Parts: sequence; structure tokens; C-alpha cells
Amino acid sequence: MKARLTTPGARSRLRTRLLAHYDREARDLPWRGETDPYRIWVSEVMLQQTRVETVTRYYGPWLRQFPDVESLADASEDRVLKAWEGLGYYRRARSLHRAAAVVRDRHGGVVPSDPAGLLDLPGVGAYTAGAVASIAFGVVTPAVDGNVKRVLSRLYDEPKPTPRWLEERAAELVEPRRPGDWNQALMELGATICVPRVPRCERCPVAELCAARAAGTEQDRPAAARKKPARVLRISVALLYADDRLLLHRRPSDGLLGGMWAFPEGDVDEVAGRVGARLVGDVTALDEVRHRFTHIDATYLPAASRVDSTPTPPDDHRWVALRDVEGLALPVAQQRILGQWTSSRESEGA
DNA sequence: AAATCGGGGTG
DNA sequence: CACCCAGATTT
Repeated sequence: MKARLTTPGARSRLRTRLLAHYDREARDLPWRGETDPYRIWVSEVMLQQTRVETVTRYYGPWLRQFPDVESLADASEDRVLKAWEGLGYYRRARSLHRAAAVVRDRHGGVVPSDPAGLLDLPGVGAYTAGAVASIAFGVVTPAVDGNVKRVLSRLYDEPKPTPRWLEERAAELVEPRRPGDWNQALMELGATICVPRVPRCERCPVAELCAARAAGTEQDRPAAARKKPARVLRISVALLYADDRLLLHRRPSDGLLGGMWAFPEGDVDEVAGRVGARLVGDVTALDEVRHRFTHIDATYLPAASRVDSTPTPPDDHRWVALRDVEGLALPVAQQRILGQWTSSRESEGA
């Protein structure tokens, strides 16, 4: 009963029906029909763990700033991170930046067309290599993302599909004449019909071929992974200012929010000591800012104080004129902290 | 195999 | 609130 798609005939019917549905119903997305490998690559990296609707807001502006591999490779990391600001998983931006330099220096500026060459690039894993190779170059290779995992888990009624199993099933299903469209059709099905909680089987073009549908187990496929509770963190941050300049800190490349700018962590006197400035006047405690990352429940405790001078700080710190702060790449939580300070100053001046 | 790494949309 | 998204990388 589980084995509905084990025969070539059944797989052929699946391809025909799903591609027909895709040709009829596919959403009109900014990168649909795109043929430039660089642009397809950019869209796939942005789409990693990120909704289509979110990526749509970043894709166009990114291409205006970095229209090709060379312009991206030549850009500063600050510009690249600024263009990525708010998208999250900032290592993706840093990896894409590095990869552009690799393509320029080792591939003559031409994006590799084979999955192996793509896999060598920073930030390109099995999914992205398969997606770019199939969509941009017509290579007959699968692309297994979260959607495809769910769709295959249901089609075969497999509760706990392993990466190996998924690659094998996906590989034997690829439509050899239209591999890119096929992979996108499978993902589109998962995104619009074969959705996580309550799938819309009544609208599914391949429901008759679905083993989970036949068994009534579609809502339990794939089996839910156990979740670990988020770490709870309380983080003191210091807003030190003199005249119209604010002290900011560039976070280390590795780890959380790597390479992004942020207010220095620690109490105001401690941070002032770190940069060799002296506090002047009262310390203002600002409202807490709670920010939940996927795995961290952070509460920022911001405090602001004027300082008497802006001595040359350590390399990873910078005194930034207020009007220049918006030019730096700040994580969402830091923007909210800045907003607290700004509003507290306004209410004081009023 | 499990942890790390953002942010936001959705029921 | 929980869940999870066109995942990659490290441990």
C-alpha cells in the first residue's frame, strides 16, 4: 500500500499531472523565468529558510546594487550586510560575498553549471546546488528543500525520511526534459497545497498517487521533530554618546549576528572604561527590548549616558554620527533599541 | 545526529 | 503561544 510510486508508470503520471498543474497555477515571482545564473543563485540563497514574500522585498534592491558577480565581489562587506539587513542568517550574505570572489577569481566570473562546482562555493549546500544547476542550467538533478521533504514524506507515507532516502526518491522523480520546472513544481506544491498542518488535498493534482492520503496519515507526515526550549538571556547594552555621536560595536564574524553592528554589551561604566571615556551626567535606563530569535529568548536592558569625549576606540568599535547610523547594518533588535533612545530624547526635549 | 544561526507569517 | 519557512555549517 505504501508503494504507489515504485513503478515507472506511476512516476510518469505524477510528473505529467504535477507539471500540468504548475504550468497552470504557478505564482508570478520576480525570479520566475529568470535565466541569469547569478540572479537565480541570489534568489535561492535568499530563500534559504525564508518565505517567498519576504525575499520579494529584498531581491530587486539587491540586484540594483549588485547586478552581477563582479559588482558583488568588489563590494565592501558593510554594503553587502546592509543590503541583507533584516533578512536574518547573516552568514548567508557573508558567504555569498565570499563565493562571488571565488567565482570571479577561480571560474573566470562564470557561475559553475554543475552541482559539484556549485557545492564548492561557500553557502551552497545540496539544495542550492541542485536548484541552481537544474533551474539555471537544465541539469537533471534534484533539489530537496523543506517543501519537497514534506511532499515526498506524504507521497510515500514515510514518517521519518532520511536525507539519503529523500535524495534517492527525488532523483528518480526528476522530469529529465524540464528538471528546473519539475523541482519548482514540487516546491510550489508544498508551499501552496501540500502545506504543513492541514494540507488541501481536495485541490491536489496528485492526491490519487499519495500514500499518506490513502492511509489518512497526511497530517502526521513527516513526523514532528522535538523542539528544544530557547535559551533565556538578559543582555545589558550601553548607549554612550557625545555631541551627536554614538558608540557602536561590530560583532565578531563568527557566531550570532556575525559582522553586524550593535550597541556594546555591558553596563555603561564598564563600556566607557573599555573605550577610555568618562560618563557625564545621569545614566538613563531605557525600556527593555525583548527579542525572540528561534533559539534565544533575549531581553535587552539598554542604558544611555553622555560621555565627555570620543577617544579613538578599539578597532571593532566606532563613534558614529547619528545621521550615519542608518547607513550601517543593524539587526532588528538593535534598531528597536535605537528607537527607544530616540524617543526618550524627544520626550526629554519636549 | 544535534546545535547554531534571524526574522516574520500564520493558525 | 507554537510552528516552520525554496538550509548551510559546525560539532
